[in-house]
Amino acid sequence: MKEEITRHSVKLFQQKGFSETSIQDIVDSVGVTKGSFYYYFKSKEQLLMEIHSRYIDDLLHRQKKVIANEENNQNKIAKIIELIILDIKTQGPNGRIYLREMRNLSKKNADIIKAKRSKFRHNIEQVIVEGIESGEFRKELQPKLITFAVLGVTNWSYQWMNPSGDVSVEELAVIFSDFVLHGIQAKEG
Amino acid sequence: MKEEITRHSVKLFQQKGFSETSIQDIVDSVGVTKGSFYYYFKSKEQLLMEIHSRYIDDLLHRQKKVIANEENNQNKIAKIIELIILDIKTQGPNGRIYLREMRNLSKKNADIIKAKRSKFRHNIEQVIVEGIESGEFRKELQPKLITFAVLGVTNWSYQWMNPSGDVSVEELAVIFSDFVLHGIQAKEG
Amino acid sequence: MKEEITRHSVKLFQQKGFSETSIQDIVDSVGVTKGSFYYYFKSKEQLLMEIHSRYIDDLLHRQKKVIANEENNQNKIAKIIELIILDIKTQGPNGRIYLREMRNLSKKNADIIKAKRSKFRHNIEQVIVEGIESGEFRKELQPKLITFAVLGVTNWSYQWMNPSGDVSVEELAVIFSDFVLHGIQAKEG
Amino acid sequence: MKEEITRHSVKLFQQKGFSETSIQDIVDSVGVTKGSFYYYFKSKEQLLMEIHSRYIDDLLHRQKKVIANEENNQNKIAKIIELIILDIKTQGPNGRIYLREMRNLSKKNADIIKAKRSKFRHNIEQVIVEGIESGEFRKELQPKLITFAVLGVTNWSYQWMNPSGDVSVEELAVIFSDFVLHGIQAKEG
DNA sequence: GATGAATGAGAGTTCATTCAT
DNA sequence: CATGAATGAACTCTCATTCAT
Repeated sequence: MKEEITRHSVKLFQQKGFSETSIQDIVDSVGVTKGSFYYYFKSKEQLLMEIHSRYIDDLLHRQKKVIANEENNQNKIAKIIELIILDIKTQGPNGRIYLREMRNLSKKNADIIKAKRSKFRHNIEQVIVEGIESGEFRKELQPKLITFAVLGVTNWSYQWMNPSGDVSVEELAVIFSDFVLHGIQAKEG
Repeated sequence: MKEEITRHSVKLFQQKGFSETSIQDIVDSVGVTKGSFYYYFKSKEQLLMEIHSRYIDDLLHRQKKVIANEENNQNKIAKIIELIILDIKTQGPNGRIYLREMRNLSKKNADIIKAKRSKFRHNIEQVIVEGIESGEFRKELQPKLITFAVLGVTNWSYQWMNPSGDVSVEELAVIFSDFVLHGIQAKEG
Repeated sequence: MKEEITRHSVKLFQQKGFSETSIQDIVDSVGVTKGSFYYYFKSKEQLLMEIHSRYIDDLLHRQKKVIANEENNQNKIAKIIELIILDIKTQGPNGRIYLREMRNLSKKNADIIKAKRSKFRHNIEQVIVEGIESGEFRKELQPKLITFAVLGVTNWSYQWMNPSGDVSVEELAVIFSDFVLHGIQAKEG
Repeated sequence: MKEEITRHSVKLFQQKGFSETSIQDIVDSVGVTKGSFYYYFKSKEQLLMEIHSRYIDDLLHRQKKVIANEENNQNKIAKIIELIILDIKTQGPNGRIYLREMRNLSKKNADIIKAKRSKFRHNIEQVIVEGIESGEFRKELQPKLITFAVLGVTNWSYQWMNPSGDVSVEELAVIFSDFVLHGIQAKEG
């Protein structure tokens, strides 16, 4: 039931926004009563926090695996981009909430999520640092800013990308990896 | 007075979000009463619509000038990126509202804004198309998707960029132009 | 278990008030679940009724003994005052609920308790009547009103008296008996 | 209107209790809507606080005058008792709320009211101290405890006294003054 | 005996909006 | 132009109570 409520909430938050979705909307959608909602969740914010936590925890976990498994830094970057882009199809609504609705977390909860987001960002930054050291990427790059550029490319996709449109997530991942790698690779030969 | 109300609203919407900001918050901030607000604005949504309209109209106007004045497509791209990034300093709050708060427009108004946003996007796409034709940019690029990538890089900056931090908007514009152009330029020689 | 629930309830009702204490508060305090509560009590009101009933039944029982055992009416008054005041130490919370939370009984139950309270009051009144007849107390006293005065002195003590403060309940009982008896005794010879 | 709301609230709080009276009850009684209530009061607690404040401020003010105007301490005591008892007729509901509903004030507000209540009590205590010194009252009395006894007599009257019953407030004031003064006066001659 | 999930009514509060003055 | 009183709908959340297991 908790799962059920969460599922419907994610869908509604994504469509209408967190503040614009009422508890009534949620329970009507699930087909239960308000009392039930508050049996499972202490507050509306707690529900939002759970959505955020799950999402970023899962992302961090998979990012870790990718970084551990890929051999060179170019591939690591490509795989991280792929990770985020392929998720649009399976995790789209979750991702959109994750990217838009942090304002509605309490300071305490927001801090927890922010720390994890930073971790995710620093992991990418680290790959770029190592890619520069290994000669894969251009020496003059500023890893921190490039990381923000990469995240801009991937995260913004959650705003416009339609996985059932004429470009598939798989194709998009390749195209964006290509764009990013051209942007940062050192000249060959 | 209308200007005054708009100014305070922009600041508040950016800090707390549109739904989370009450008319009371706005009029308290300005130092007038609710009656006054409704003398100048038909509704809260109309205020939001005006903020959106102004912002995108101004952006389109300046984009047009840039495209007209720059000679080659590389410079056009660089100048458009600069346009968006430099704005973070002067138009940050407006920009953030523009990027986040479209959900709260009525369908009718949202459609108007969406059309203008598309125009802005198509103008960039057109530059890329022409850059490919002129040989400046790589033949295999998909202009539409590259446009989304570029907008991702610039728009996402409104989320994290602090114009009074250790990287200035001017530096960031150069760094991001460089990144994007490396990503799309045809191999020389 | 029923005893256990009642004990914890009395403590909570006294601290926060009947309406302000939820069934959840009670069962959390006891360490059981709501289902259990409703196994032992038909309703929250029934619990309150039992607390009231026990308290006044016990009081009436002990008042009866005191009146039967004491020889003169002065001693009867003194012993009744002692009875109520000493209880602050052992029955404080029960007493406070008894004095404050009658509003939350249904009419039917309230009537039952009111009848018993009246009985308690009339018993005191009767002692005063007999004391006047015997010449112990002043002729001009109005027994009914004096009874209310005595009850005011004793009952109000439940509001402010701290049995572990610098006056003990034993001392207070003596002081208040003295005050009351001076107030009603006939001038001696 | 604020006055109107307060008046109806006092009546309802007295009848049903603060927690048991809903904002809906209040506005239905006045004939306005909930919005109006919150136009005049920040919260339900603020309304309660205003009722408490007014009541104790008025009481303190009048107590001060009585103490200043009466010549001997016996009269001061008698007049203070009269003050409280006569109020049952005109201020009954206010008084009952004052005596019963302090639990529902926030700690901050409760502290303010408690301080004023203590002032009222200390003023009586002071009269007793001076009466002992002047020889009017018995030497062995403990002023603090006697004060509580006197307040018990008067305050408890708010619970049972019916000003339109067969004893008038004026008569009761005389009877209770007489009872109290007999209780504390030094033996004459 | 005891649990835990579920209910439904109602609580206090907020808020965009209206309108007579 | 501007105010301030008033509305009514909706909001988040609480709670006594029920009942299948």
